[in-house]
Amino acid sequence: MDNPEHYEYRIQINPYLLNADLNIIFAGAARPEPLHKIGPAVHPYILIHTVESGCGTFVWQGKSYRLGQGDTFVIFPGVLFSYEADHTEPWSYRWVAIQGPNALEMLKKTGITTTDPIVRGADPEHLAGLFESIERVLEQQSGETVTTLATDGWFRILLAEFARLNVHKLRYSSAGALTDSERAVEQAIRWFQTQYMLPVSIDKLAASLGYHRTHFTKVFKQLTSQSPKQYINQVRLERAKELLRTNLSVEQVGNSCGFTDPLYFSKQFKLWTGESPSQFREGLRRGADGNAGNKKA
DNA sequence: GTCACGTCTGAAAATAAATC
DNA sequence: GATTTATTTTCAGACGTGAC
Repeated sequence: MDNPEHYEYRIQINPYLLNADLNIIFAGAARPEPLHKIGPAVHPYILIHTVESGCGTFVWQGKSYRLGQGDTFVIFPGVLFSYEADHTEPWSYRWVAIQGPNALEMLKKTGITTTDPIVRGADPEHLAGLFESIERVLEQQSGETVTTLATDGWFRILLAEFARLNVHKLRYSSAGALTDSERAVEQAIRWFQTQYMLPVSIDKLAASLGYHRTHFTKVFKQLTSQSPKQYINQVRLERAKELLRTNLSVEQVGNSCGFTDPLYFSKQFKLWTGESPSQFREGLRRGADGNAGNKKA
């Protein structure tokens, strides 16, 4: 597709627009002539540009941004903008337009907002590859499902790259960010949920996360309403209930859940469930037999 | 973050019940 | 009777919690 005042210009339109949370409307690339200007104007969609080479100026909410290779600027719907190619070294850029109820929120998560619509310092070749992948999918027109899934996938990788470049902003700007000690508790919970079969010392775990045992226990209980020991016991016993449905012996189930002593396992199981492991298993069998009997009847 | 103290955990030994 | 599995009791050390 030709476009005046451009050395090169191409655009791929998405023929399968859905009412999805996020829609890719079109994607393309251009190499305008020196001093080529768009705007002042507004768009009804979100338009993301990444500069592949050269430089230019983006004017947004009264502020002027000088942008070069690897920089990205984002135009939000309904907000006045303009941008202009440099007079000696005009830029070339790629773009993708999106819309949908989730689009703004997704951009915000990557650190792109109406007050900060710039991402700097990307590898231009890498980003160009992602834009090109979106273009190629749109060009192939392989049906609604393939096009939607593929463009969505490539676009999310693009967003991940923006988020990586904005990691310094995200680290300090998130209102709901976790404190260091809360993050330590989250790490401990993940450890409990995946390593429950291993012996655990709360003292060592707290030390490995950089906290004293008593302080760590306090924070853990504030967040989970359970002590670390109670929490891991709950994880272990829930896992034990699942394993008791198999043919493993009570001792094997206990070992698989982090109880090195089958006798202690039995005691704990009864404390939490009101039944010994064998009684619990017997209850499961009776239930299964009852169901089988009902099916026969 | 530390201390003191009461509580809980888990290993060991003894015992009981079930199965062959 | 031998073996396997589950339960109970005991106690040292680890843990949880309130006060500081």
